[in-house]
Amino acid sequence: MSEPVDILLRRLKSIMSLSDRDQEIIAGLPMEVKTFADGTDIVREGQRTEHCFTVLEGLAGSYKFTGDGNRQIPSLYVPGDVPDLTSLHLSHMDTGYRVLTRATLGFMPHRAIHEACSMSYGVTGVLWRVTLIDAAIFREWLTNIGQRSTIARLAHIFCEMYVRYEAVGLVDGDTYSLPLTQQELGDAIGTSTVHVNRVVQELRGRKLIHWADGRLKVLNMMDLIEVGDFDPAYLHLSHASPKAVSE
Amino acid sequence: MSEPVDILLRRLKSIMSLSDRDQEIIAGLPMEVKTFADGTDIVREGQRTEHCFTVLEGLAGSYKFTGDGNRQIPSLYVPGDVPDLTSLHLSHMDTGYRVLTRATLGFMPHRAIHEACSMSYGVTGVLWRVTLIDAAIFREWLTNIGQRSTIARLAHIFCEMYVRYEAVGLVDGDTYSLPLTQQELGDAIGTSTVHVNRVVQELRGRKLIHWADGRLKVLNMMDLIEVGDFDPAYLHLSHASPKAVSE
DNA sequence: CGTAAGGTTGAATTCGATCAAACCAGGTGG
DNA sequence: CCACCTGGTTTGATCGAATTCAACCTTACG
Repeated sequence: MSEPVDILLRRLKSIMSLSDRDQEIIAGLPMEVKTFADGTDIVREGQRTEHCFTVLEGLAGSYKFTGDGNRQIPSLYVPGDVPDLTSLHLSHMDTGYRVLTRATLGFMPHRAIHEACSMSYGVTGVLWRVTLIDAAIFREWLTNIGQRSTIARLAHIFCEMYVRYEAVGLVDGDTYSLPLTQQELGDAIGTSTVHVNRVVQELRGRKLIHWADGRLKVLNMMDLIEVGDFDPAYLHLSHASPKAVSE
Repeated sequence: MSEPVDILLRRLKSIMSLSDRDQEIIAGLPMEVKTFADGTDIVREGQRTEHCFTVLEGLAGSYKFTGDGNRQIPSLYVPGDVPDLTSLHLSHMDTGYRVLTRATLGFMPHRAIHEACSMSYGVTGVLWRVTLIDAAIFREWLTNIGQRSTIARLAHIFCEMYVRYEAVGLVDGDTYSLPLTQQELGDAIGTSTVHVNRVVQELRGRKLIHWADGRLKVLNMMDLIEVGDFDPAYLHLSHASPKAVSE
């Protein structure tokens, strides 16, 4: 019997062991489930909000625009993630959130989450930890964009998404869902669409990945990790992920 | 009568109003004060730690190395900041921390911080908020590095440091301490040292800044903000900072 | 003094952005 | 059923920005 909250619990358990009581508290959070069309804005920059949402199905992302209209996508969110947990303690959003596919989200009122936190320091801990892992991913992306070549950036992000999907059980035969346009991918790694296209072709040419119809298949994990200079430590999964980690 | 913990309190109050009781709890945290020579490593990547530290004097930074030896400095920390608060909930560090000048730091045991948090959800809230603001700064830097021109990146970081120093009362006559080498600055904004040098000269040539002897003076804040596409909202200061914000 | 660290400058080269256009598949409507 | 449109991908040519490499300068310091 699968409840919407299950995917969230699966994610939380992937980063920390939870007591039965804490799991019950979290499972008891009221959650309103809604489905959105591809490209719908969930929260806009500058907005205030009374809920946090978790991704149940599909892919979401945050975004920021610069003064001259460029867009950065600082992060992507897979099922089980809680993108705007930050709104729990920061009054206005410094970034917007939107779904990058048709997606189903679960909304939980701030009030209920605060109550759950004050009932258990363990619940506080795991949610805090979620936000800290988000920050760790930002640091890694900063390093990725700031220091690595474009091909390494791409390989790195493909590895990361693999491990994150795997942590919630959504990798099937080395394949996972990656329904991004090359434009969006470019906005995520700080390069132009045209250049993304060429470098993706390079990765395909080297037989490292197969990417079509919004699904990415890793053909050679060892080499992809090597090219992407990838080490999953920054994802802070409690049990290191099987495939990607074994060296 | 000035205690070491005062600067921390000043910082916390700049982002959230604190009840008297919460201030007392924080002021009561045991803090061991130590001074370090320029360039000392405080925590290394992969390490575990039993303390968090706050910067009392000087400048600290985090750093990550890529496989081929490039360094990224994902963040800088001014007095009042608590760089490794993340260690409270993540077992190993995914980044190193080092002081970039001679610096004085205050170390607080995790145990004591956890105790303070479980005594008051307000204390939990403000510390959590500190980590969320760190994350917000990462997002902004990501946007900065990913989307803005080099001159904008530099102007942006100069603005940010101004506002952050000002929030803890350390700006004096539009001047603040910025004892970075151009190399370090390059590692922070993802460009080469040589290019940093040329772009700094461009900013000097435009009479926007004066930077010498480790101190940066803003000569024309309006234009610097304009060039840097800077908006301090992401710093989430509770009372918007006077100078930088007035448009 | 001599050395080291940081800053500055020039020239050559490479990488990636930009511009422009073609291509391709799926969906729509006449 | 075909023509058209749209969103996304692919390709080529050109241009500019930033890296690299190397040298030189200044200052602080033992």
